[in-house]
Amino acid sequence: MSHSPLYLELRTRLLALIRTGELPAGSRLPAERLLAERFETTRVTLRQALGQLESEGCIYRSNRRGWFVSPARLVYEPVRDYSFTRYVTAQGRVPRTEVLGFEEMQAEERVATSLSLPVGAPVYRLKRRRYLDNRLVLVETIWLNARFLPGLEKYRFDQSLWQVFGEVYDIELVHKQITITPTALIGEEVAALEVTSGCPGLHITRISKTAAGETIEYDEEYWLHDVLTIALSTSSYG
Amino acid sequence: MSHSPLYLELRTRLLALIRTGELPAGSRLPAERLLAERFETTRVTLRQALGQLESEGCIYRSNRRGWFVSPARLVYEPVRDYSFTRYVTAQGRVPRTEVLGFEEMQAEERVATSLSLPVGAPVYRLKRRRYLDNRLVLVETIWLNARFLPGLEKYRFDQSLWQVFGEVYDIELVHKQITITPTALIGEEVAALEVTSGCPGLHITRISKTAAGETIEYDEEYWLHDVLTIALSTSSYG
DNA sequence: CCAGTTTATTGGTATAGACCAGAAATCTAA
DNA sequence: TTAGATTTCTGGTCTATACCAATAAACTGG
Repeated sequence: MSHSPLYLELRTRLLALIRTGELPAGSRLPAERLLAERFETTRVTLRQALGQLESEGCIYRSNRRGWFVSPARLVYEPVRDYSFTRYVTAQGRVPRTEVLGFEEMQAEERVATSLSLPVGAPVYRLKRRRYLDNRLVLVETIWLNARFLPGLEKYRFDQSLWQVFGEVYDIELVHKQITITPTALIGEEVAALEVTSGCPGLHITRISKTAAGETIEYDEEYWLHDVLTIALSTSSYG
Repeated sequence: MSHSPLYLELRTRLLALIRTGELPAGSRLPAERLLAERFETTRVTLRQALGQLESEGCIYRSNRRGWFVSPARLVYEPVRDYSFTRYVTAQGRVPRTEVLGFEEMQAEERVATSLSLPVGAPVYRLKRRRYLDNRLVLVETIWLNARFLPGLEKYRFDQSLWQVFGEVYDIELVHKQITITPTALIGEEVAALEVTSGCPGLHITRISKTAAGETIEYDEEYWLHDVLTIALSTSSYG
């Protein structure tokens, strides 16, 4: 029986502090140097334990401000949920949306393919960041087929897009193709989410179509990995 | 403009070796000490770069044997796919299943709840490991409502369970409730998957029912995170 | 030729210390 | 009182080194 490595012991002791409520959800952990001293180890080893808990989704870091205890995960049902604001509110949490940019442009290849358009076709691009209980958890880029949404720039984008589709354009999106890939956040997304490079994340893409099969929306989302649990409930008859 | 940290530069250089085909999918990376020397840095910093690529799912490690380039991700469609063997084969990959144990037992609380049974009801428990192109990628525990599957112990478990359900018991599972949670692998799962603790993973649970609403199966799967992309294609009218 | 033992190699864990850069708190002068 | 400068605190990055444990390769005796 080989004994457990020190950093896993530290992980267990830290987790105990969280489970007992000594460090409640959302609270800040003591400084790394303090913890290292208290546990009689070095910062390097302590950080290994912290990284472990981060990977598990128990704690997260806010850029140079410290480590925090992760709150309960949000349940996301991609098949059913279409409004971030709505399903966040329904779970007793507080959503917030920040618009980073909106512009009309020409579809590049990847976007064109996803929207079933020729390269260079007119599309809108909307970039947003979303907060959960004031924590930045998601950055998304949405490309829209401009042909179906004339004058879209007149509307507000800090609320549900799908609501605008329905109320203004009488468009209902009933078909979705979704992919979910666990990965690490790098580059642009790191900057937008204000996290450290390599932070574990989820890459979710969504293509949405009308009942007639017209592709309206292509969405790319990058989530912090500890925020979500994905739930699906399906029936298949074949 | 602040310059990029060294470990991210190393990450980029390593990634270049992979992208150019100098290190093809499945191949082993040079030893850490060699790479550290070649890049004129220390093992500590080099390992930071390797950890980065591991989080992204570009490379993986095999216990004390070295680092390897991750092959392309497997596409898993939980709504449609029911046989690991089948969807792996369909994607031109080679599946393998290893049975770790099968026994009849009494349902503990979590299992009982999931199977809509009283605590202590008779259930079967099946533990399996699954390989993708000879790489161990998944460990699963399946609990089954014994009442619907008398004499199940007589059958082979290294193939599709659902096939047995259909052919022997005339049971077709059409309703599924699935949850997907990105996390890190620890404890039991680490041992079963022969990885290092804290290795990023996916926790997938599935509850399957017949058309009549009888809950037959409760499944808990732990996947290595770099193996999968999850795909969903849904239509909702309402 | 083979099975068992030894050795070398590899990643895994851990220490000790240094400096940097961003964020927050404090201080200071208008 | 407040806007701006300064200091302090925090995590982020990096070096250099050491030893451990599992694996794989080499060796050795039957």
